[in-house]
Amino acid sequence: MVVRMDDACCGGLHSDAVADVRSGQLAEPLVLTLSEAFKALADPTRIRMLHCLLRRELCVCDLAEALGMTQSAVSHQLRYLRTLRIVKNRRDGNAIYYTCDDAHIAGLLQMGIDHAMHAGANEGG
Amino acid sequence: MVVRMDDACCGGLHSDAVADVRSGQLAEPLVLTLSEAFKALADPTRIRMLHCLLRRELCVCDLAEALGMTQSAVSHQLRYLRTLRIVKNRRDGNAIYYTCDDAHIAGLLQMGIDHAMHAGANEGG
DNA sequence: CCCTTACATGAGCATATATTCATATACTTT
DNA sequence: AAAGTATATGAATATATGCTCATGTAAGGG
Repeated sequence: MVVRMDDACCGGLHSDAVADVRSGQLAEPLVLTLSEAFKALADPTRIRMLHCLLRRELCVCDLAEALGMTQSAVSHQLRYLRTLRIVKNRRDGNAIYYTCDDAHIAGLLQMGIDHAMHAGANEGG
Repeated sequence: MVVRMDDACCGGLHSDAVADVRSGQLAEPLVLTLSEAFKALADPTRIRMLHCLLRRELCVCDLAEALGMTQSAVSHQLRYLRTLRIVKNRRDGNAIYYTCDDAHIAGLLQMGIDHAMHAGANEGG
């Protein structure tokens, strides 16, 4: 394999460091999958929605009311989460109930919450 | 406190569900902190950068070369991560070395990687 | 002091994102 | 079938984001 060091800065001094880091790189598809997952959690609205839907099943309008959002906004975000298979829905009459039983997302969110709660305390500066 | 149910849909049938979910809501500042943290991981470039900087210390140009990016793009993202105190830097001559020793970010990223590796296997649907 | 190297940063641009508004669809009731 | 309720969705809009290009700043060498 060819490792280009044409435009190497540092006079190419650290080519070993670059090679080392390069060998440990994450595969591109993995990186994309990862960023996609984190992106789902990278918005206040979606965090609130998921936190609710992890707690219990809710129909769209109840979710909208609980969050003080319009039905349309909630529905658009639900479509987003549905596309990523993060939430599921079931129909009952003309209401549609959503849930989130995605263990991965739940784990990441919970870990984030735990971290955020502790943060600020050990911000040594 | 007043719980509005003016524009309650479902004829206000699920007001208990709404109240329940409302009582368990995350505090706004926490939600914002959370989304900020996840946002840092919600971009392929930053994931790659952080993965490198968790592995070892790198100067800007080496990071740029390892990732096949311009120095400017890397520098902009480093500023972003620096502002969030996710990465640290130290100067040595006219090179500036960056590292990421943020345990929270490292934890989230690792958890995401683990999950992403297993995913696809149990995609029953 | 001038030049080079390494990094930072502001402006501009193209794209992505989150919401709103209007409207379409699916189901229920009469 | 017609009307009502709950949800979905397309278009439009405002803002955010990530990159490039040009330039500014800090440290080192002659």
